[in-house]
Amino acid sequence: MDYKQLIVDSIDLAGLDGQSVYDLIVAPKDSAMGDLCIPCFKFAKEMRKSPVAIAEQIAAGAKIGGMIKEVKAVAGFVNFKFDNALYASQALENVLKQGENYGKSDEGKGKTICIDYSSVNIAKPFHMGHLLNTALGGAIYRIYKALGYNVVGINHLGDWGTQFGKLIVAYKLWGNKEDINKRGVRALVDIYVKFHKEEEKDPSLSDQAREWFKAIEDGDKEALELFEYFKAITLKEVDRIYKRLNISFDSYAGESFYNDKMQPVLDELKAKGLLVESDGAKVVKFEDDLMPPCLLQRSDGATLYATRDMAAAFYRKNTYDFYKCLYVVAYQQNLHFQQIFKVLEMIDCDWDKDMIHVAHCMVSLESGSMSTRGGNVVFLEDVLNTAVAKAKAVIDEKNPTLAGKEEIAEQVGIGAVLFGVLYNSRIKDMVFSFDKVLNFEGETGPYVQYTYARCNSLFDKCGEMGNEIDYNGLDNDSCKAVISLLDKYPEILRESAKKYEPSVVTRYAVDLSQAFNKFYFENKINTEREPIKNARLALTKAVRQVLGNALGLLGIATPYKM
RNA sequence: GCACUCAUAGCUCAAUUGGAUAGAGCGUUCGGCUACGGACCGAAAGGUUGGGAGUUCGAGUCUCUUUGGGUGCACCA
Repeated sequence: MDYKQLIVDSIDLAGLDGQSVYDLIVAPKDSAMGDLCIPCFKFAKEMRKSPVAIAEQIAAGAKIGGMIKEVKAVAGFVNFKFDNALYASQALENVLKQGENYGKSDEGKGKTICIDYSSVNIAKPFHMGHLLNTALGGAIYRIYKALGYNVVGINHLGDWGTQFGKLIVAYKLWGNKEDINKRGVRALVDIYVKFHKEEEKDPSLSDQAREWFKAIEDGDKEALELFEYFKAITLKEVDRIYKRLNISFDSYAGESFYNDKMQPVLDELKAKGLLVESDGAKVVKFEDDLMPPCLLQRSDGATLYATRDMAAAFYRKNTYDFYKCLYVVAYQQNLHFQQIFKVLEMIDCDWDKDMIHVAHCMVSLESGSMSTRGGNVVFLEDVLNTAVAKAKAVIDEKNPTLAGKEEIAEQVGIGAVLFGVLYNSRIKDMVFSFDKVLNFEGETGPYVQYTYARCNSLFDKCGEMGNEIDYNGLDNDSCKAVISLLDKYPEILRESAKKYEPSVVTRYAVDLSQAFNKFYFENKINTEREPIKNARLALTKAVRQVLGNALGLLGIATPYKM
């Protein structure tokens, strides 16, 4: 239902353009003022009148009736109040009719979005920083899918580079296969950290590492076997985590995948005269030295990170013909992506504007920034397990007879962690602490899950809702707050997608939960008056539906009870 | 040094993209289950939106400036 259009149709435009009025209509800051309003300030010049006078004129000429129950001019705003019962009936029936499709649309039909996210590094720990990245990417993936886009999730594996030479040297010196099979990446990290310590004392280790990496490049059998072994160990562990986080990918084409796809890019840059020599290396320079040059080939002929990303960009364009290509990567890489995108612009491809770096913050520890080399990391699995254990303890305390405790603890614990990293806007730096992750009260995942379970519990008590519904049973402020939030959900999804900000959905889930819990305390739902009870159950059902839809987009489970 | 970015209540963060009295949670103090789940709800206290100037009907939001933090700046990824 397009209520903005309804308002435009109900007023005397007095020469104003209908569309521009339409675009201005928003919900007032304070819902007590009304359901929608027109701020009249922008018309002041055109109409040569004060906003206050314009608002009064519009309000005086507005037709009242049907949905529009009251129109009032206040300080340059025209506030419209809806008929609560009618609004409730329309909004709730809309949610219930569409069910799990409520909020979805087909606006992305025929368009493909590539999302590069998670992009794990082989033989490195999966820590809180990766979790943020992975959760963001996964949520954006689902949000775009809900809007009808064809989405391609790409895990651009960090499976190439000199660090694998280092790892082989470390493995041959101190590696213990039994230990690695048992402890996985942790064991690899241990010897990797040790390598960097020993390297300071014995610089010849660096040369050995370079040689071993060269051996990988040259296809040496032993080197490749070890490299594949490290990769298998890492992927096995990471897959286990992805399963728990409800994450999947359509492509695992990582850095090594582009080994044979870089030369054509270099050739094209050369042909266009963009690739120039500088100190023996090949670079692309930017006009007016806007940025440092983009280094694409080392003086020894080897390719670099940027070369791979250029090759990947072309490959993705050719393979998927994307509408947009998103890179969910921390803001550390700002310069890198600015350079890549600028080079694409200089090369005259007409899709450089479709490349978007969805930059997010860094996650640090109270003991400083995370570093694999320095050994200052918290493994994500430890965080997840701790959160699940806490959830289990809370259930044992509050709901000891609950069936299926283990599974529910998993859902609640992981939900808390995911919700926590998706709650703030992605650009704000985060300091990880167990205290924050283990908080299950207030603006948290468990709070929203609890609200969801509370809805279920109401149906257990009241039975299913009947057919006779009196929407006048929803005619008070707390009901209205819930209904206007429910009505807003599709717009929330669009906003979240447009901003590449899952936190818009996360915060909405909290807002809706708060509004519902207030409603719950102020209205008796299980009343003897059936039509009133049915109206309140309809609202409960709609809230449960929308909370479930929203949490689903975030990758968070909705246990029936908890 | 240059570029990017952040700064809002004691703490963690919002603010419909320039709109009405800047809002939540945590923490603190007080109150609430014979009404359906207290992982909840209500109330109170808490603000010169880092400082200064400007743009205009109107600025937390835009511009300039200044301070403080983070990140990046050529053969790592």
